[in-house]
Amino acid sequence: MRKIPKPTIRRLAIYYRCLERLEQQGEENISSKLLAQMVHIKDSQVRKDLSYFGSFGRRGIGYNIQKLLSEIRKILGIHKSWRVVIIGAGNIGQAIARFKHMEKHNFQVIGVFDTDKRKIGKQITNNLVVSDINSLESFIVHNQAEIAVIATPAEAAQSVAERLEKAGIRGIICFAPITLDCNIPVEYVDITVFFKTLVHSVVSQTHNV
Amino acid sequence: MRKIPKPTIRRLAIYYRCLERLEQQGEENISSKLLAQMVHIKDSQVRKDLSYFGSFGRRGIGYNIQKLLSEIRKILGIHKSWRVVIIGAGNIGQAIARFKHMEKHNFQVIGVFDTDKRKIGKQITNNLVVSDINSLESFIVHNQAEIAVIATPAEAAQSVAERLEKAGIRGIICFAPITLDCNIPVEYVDITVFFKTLVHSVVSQTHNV
DNA sequence: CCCCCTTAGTTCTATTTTTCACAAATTTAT
DNA sequence: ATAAATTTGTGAAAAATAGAACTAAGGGGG
Repeated sequence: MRKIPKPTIRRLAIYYRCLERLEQQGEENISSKLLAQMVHIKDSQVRKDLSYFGSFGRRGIGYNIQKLLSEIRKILGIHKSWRVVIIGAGNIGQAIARFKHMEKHNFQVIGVFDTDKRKIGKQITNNLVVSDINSLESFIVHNQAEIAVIATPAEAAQSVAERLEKAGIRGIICFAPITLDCNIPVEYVDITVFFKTLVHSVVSQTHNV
Repeated sequence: MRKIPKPTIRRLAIYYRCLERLEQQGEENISSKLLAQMVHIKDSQVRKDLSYFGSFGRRGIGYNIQKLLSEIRKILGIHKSWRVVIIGAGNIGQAIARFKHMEKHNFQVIGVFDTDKRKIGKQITNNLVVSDINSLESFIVHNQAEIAVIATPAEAAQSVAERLEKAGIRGIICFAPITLDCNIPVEYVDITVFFKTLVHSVVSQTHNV
C-alpha cells in the first residue's frame, strides 16, 4: 500500500465529524463535492484521500454516509474504545477529563494523576478522582491504559513521557510546550502556538491587503 | 518578499518556546544544529525558516538568543499584547480563561461570554466573570477586543463567528468541531481530532513493525 | 599569520502533497 | 432506448515543502 500523507489522516477525522452531522440530519448519501464545500477544500482532495484506502463511493451517487463513517472508523482505529490517562490535573488536564466529547468519541478517561498533594483526592467527575502520580505505572498496567495525555509543566513532561512509555502506553497527546524524546507516537497540542500563528495571519493580512 | 510556507510560521512559534527556555538557562547563543535537535528537525530547515525574514545569525557562532526572540516576536506579531474574548464558558472556555500561559504570552483574556443563565455571573478568575452573550458586541467594541475564542457547541459556532466578525474581531481560535464560513483568519483546534490522528499512528505502527 | 573547525545563508534537488483532467460507472429525463 | 447529467477513482501535472550541498564568514590555536 502507498504511503499515506499525514494531512490526509487529519482530514479523515474532519470528514468524520461532518458525516456524523449529516447522519444526524438524516442524510443518506453525500458527494465529494458537497463534503469538500463543508470543509473548504477541493472535491478532488476528498476523493484522493479516500482512495488511498479503497473505493467507498458509487459513481453518479456519492458516498453512503453510514458506510463511510464505518470505513473511516476502521481506518483511524476509533471503532474500538481507548483507555486514556491524564497526567497533570491543572486547567488543561481537568478540562480534558471533564470534556464530554471524549467519551462520546470512544476515548475513555480512566485516570488523572498529579504530584501536588492539594490536588490529589480531588473529585474531577462522578467517577474520577485525582491520584498520586506514584501509582501511575501500576495503574496503567493494571487497567491497561493505552493513551496518555501529558498536561504537566514542560519541566516534568520528558520524565513523565519516559515513565509512560516504559509502562506500556502506546501513544501520547502532549499539551506541554516541549518536544519529547520517545519512541511511541506523540501528537503535540500547544495552545499558545495556535494563538501565535493566528496573530501572524492577522498582522500579515493587514500589511498586504 | 517570497511567500512564507504555513509550516514555517508554526515552527517559528516552536523555536520561540525553545529560545525562551534557553534564555532562562542563561545561554547566549544557539546554533541551528542544536535548535533543530531540540525539535527533531533538520538544521537546514531552521536556517531556511529564518532566512525568509532576514539574516539573524553570525557564521561560526550561531544565533543570539535575545535577538532571535525579539525578531520572532516581531515576525509573529506577539511583541504587543492582544485582547481576547472567549465565547462559551464550558470546560474548554474556562480552561483557556484560567490558563496561565495565555497572559504570560501576551494574550490577555478580558471577557468570557455564555448564553446559559446558570453560568452568567460565575467567577472564573480574580478579575473575570462570565457575561451574558447579549453584551458581546458592545463589549468588543468598547474594550477593543481583537481575538476571539469560540468554545461553544458546534451548532452555535457559525452564528457566533458572524457576530464576532461584524463586531470587529480580527482573528478566531475555534474549538468547536465545525468549519466556519468567515472572512477573518481562523485557527481550528479540534481536540478530538488530535486523539483520532494519534490513534491512527498507534494502530498503523503495530501493523507495519 | 595561517590553517582548521564551526556555522549561517543560499541555491539547487528531491520529496511530498495538492490539483487537474478525464475515463468509467450510474442515474434521470425524454 | 438513448442522451444528458452526475459523480467516482486515478494517473499525470503542478505546487508546495523539505533536504542536501555548497559558499562565505567568523573564531581559535599554533
